[in-house]
Amino acid sequence: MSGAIKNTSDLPLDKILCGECVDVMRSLPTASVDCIFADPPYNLQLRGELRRPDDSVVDGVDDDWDKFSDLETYDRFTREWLSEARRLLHKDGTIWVIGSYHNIFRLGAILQDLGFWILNDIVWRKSNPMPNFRGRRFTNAHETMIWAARSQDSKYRFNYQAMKALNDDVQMRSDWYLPLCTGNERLRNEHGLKLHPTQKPESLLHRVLLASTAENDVILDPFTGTGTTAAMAKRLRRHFVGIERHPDYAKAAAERVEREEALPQDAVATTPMKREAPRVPFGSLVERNFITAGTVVYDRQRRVSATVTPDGTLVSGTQRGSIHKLGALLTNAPSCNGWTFWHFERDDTLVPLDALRSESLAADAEALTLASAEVPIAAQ
Amino acid sequence: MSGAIKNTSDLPLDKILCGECVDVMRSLPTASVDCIFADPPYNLQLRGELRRPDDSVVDGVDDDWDKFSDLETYDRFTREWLSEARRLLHKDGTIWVIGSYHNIFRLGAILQDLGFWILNDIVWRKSNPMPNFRGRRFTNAHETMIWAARSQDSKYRFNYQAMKALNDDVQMRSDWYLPLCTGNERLRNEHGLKLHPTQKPESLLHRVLLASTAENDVILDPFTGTGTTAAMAKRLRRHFVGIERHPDYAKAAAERVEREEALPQDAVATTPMKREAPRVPFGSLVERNFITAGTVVYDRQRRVSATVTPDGTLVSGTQRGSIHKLGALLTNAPSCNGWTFWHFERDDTLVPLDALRSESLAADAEALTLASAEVPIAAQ
DNA sequence: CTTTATACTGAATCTGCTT
DNA sequence: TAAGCAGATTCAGTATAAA
Repeated sequence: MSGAIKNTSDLPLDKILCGECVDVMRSLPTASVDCIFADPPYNLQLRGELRRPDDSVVDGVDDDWDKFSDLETYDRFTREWLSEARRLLHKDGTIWVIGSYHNIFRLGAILQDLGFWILNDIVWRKSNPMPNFRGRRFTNAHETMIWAARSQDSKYRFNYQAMKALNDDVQMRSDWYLPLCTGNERLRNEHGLKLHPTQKPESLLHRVLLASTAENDVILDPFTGTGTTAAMAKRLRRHFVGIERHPDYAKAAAERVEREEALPQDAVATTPMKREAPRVPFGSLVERNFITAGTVVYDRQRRVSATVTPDGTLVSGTQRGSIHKLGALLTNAPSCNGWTFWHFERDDTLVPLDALRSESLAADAEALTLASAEVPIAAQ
Repeated sequence: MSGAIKNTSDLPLDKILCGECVDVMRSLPTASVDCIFADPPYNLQLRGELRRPDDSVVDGVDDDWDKFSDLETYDRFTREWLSEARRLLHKDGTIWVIGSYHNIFRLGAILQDLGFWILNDIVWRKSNPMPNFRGRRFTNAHETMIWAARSQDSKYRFNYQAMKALNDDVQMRSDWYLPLCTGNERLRNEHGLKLHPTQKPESLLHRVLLASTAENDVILDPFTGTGTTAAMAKRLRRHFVGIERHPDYAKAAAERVEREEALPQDAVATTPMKREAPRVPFGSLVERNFITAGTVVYDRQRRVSATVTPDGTLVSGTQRGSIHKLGALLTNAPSCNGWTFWHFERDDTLVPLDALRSESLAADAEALTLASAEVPIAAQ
């Protein structure tokens, strides 16, 4: 990510490291990763059997004190790995954690306690959840992800345009409807049984990575499991660091990543963010004669007008300023995007200045293409 | 509720009590209510004013009651009222709390700490949420409710059949799709402005009470506001105890309850809900790998072509857009149905994208069938 | 009366670079 | 570090006005 100080050089990139999550994290350099996706143990309390984060079974003592102590154990474990996670994230990095009602409230509260800044909670609505077969509750048809920046002032990445494009050109909402991981996507053992109980669907990670990372970014997954995060990172031409304590899972994940193919570079490009497009000063359009000095420009309703001057400012009566400033001034607004506010006449219709900007960028791209087509000859 | 010892005789039934929530709760008898619905302050921590792209100002929640100096203060407040809530619930009672990502993790963790037993987290998906105006996050399109029993061994009430009937005879899921409270339902002051910034929709409380209470049950609402809980309790022939700190709100809520009519006793509310028709964004087919990024697509006559990108847009030369937009662009048409316009190669023939849409819907239906068929095995 | 255009609104932690 | 300023940014709905 631009500007931020990163420490990737010492990272073991694109590997699944086998070991205890916190131990391995302690061995990695500070401020070295762009994004973290974590699918920690859920502390599920099913069939009377209580499991600690280390998978050991808690004695079935059914009193309040024991439940309390178990929550404490889970909290301590959570605070440990989340503290390390925060150290590994660089200042503009973000983290995703996923959980169910069993553990997500512990995760969220501790994230906040540690200084993470929650950006969204995302609901993964399952298209094919397991029904509630005792009929004693609502069908538990979703899981929750928390997306948080390292701190309140992080300049985090959010690929807004890509998410909007992914959702038929309306803003992507906080509720995502995706199927469970089933069929061929599900890793199975030699008996055809699922290898891992909670393998996440590739579609989920695809969207997570597309939303919050850039090409070549480094994503850490402290609970790699079957390696969905790593595989999607490779597919989308990102880098990953995976940690998995169970050797069988670590092996399966590594083999899966091996099988995964990276998409061709030109296929991972998504709709660019406008902010990242090259900045075009309006004055340069006048210089390059995309619009002539003296042209009269109007707002869409032709309520106000102004004249273009050779240095790219607009003049209206005694008032003068940039396209943005004069627009704000004439409408008594605190601010104004002059590119979309001002229009000029072309073929009897009003065209926004923004069209000229697009045309100039297209012309530049065209020129670039022509130039690079010539490169092989020139370079040889 | 059957069997449980209740103490309703000393309760001030069907009244809105004006006073501080915890103070009033302390004056009520132990184990006296069947159900609690609580909509506490969210502690939103809004900073500056927010403007829409048209420069209008968003009327946010800037009331003093939503301001807490820090998380610790909010936690202390939460622990206080939840402790009283637990005392007031009889042993088989349940509680609902609603919140957003700002406070729901604090609420959930403290509920668990106090010994409540979480039954479900319910996602209220808003059909018409406020968009994200700066394009810096996902549209915050939901709020979360936690439904919890007083303790793990509570014999709580869940009206399974009523919920199933309400949902076209399939189990009610944990994600509910309901509109905001607007129009005539919204209480307004003499200037026509909203009386309360966070009035909840009646449909939400209707479902909550129908799911978890019986006729003549007593429901406590410690943060009554405009009295949606009380009004729905009266409509559904339940009893309520409301607590509200602000005299204006307490008065408005009491008047609202007065206007509300109880349904006739034999009117069993099982209004069938329409199920949502699944909309398939093209991007989701890329995510789910029904079609791969990098695939080249053509019109039927192969006159134009484009490449699929990971966010579901198509790229052709320097032009990029949704399947619909790019189809229109390349054919100079005002609009275009990209689903039928674009084709990809499969077995040497051109297949329209629409086929993939059908296939994804069929796959979802298939997975649904398999999932429910597998349940007995998974349950073992 | 019908249709179309315009205005308004909702629990929101809502910018980022340069000087 | 604070100020200045370029410029990016909205969906579903209801209510009212205009045609």
